[in-house]
Amino acid sequence: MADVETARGLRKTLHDRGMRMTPQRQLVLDAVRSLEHATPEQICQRVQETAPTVNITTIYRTLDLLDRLGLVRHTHLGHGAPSYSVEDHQHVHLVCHVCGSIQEIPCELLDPLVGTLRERDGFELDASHLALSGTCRDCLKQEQEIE
Amino acid sequence: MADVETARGLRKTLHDRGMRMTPQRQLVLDAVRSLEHATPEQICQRVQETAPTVNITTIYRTLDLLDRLGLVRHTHLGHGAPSYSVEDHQHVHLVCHVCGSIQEIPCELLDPLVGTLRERDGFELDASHLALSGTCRDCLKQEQEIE
DNA sequence: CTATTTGCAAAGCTTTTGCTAAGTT
DNA sequence: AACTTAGCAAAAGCTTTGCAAATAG
Repeated sequence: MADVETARGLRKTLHDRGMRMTPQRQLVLDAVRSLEHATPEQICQRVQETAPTVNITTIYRTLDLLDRLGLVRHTHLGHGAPSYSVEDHQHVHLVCHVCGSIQEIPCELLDPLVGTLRERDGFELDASHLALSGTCRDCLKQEQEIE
Repeated sequence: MADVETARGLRKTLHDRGMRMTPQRQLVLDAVRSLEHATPEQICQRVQETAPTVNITTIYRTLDLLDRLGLVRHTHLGHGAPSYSVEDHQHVHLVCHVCGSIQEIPCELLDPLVGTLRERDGFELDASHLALSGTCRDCLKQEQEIE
């Protein structure tokens, strides 16, 4: 895995691919790092606090780039805009498909699964940004009452 | 869990909530059942083969309803429109966040996790429509080559 | 000088909302 | 009559595209 954690590492990684490190890219990355689970819209607002002329198009392009480099991840929590966060923000989301509520659990709970997929499929599961869908405790209870 | 598998069961479930079974709802459900992993757009096209005047608004409203009843599930495979399928279409998707490729694995692999979440959080994980994000074998190999 | 990146405006696609008409109980 | 549902049109929300100007190597 290319070193991409440090500013210098990122610069080199980009350079190896014929790309450049720019102020905009640094600002977007900083914003994602500090916000945790932010939509492109929210990230744009944060970046514009420092550099008001940065366009949301650049936010989208940069998020896509950083995602492909593995520096950030996006998750679809329910419908609507996806939510971006940095790679090391460690937890898993339980999304209730009935009420839309979201709770977080430690991602260590997925360690067994990560191992299984690595051996079976050569697939490196990113357990740090998962949205798992199901029914939450409250909605299960309500279903029983209607029945 | 309310019986919702049969046409009669669905009718009753709806009735208990002050709702009705309609031809449109039946058609949408049939379409989702036969298509497997279809977008609202595709479902609409299928429904319109039988009933050309059904509006896509109705598709959206019905999918949302069926989702809340637990009859269908939606998954976000990458960006763009979500993909709907019936509850019993059993497999899990591994989505590569680098190249976007998708592979399927049997959902039994998640049984241990389902048990853990049920005990720990009272959360009933729906393991039949999951999209797990990570890096696929090919993209892992390519990363190593660039390095 | 060449290639990459940005900002801007416009277009594109998906989804939701407001409202009226139609259908059920 | 009261209430749910459907269709339609318009609006809203999110994302991408095309292109010229700016910037970096």
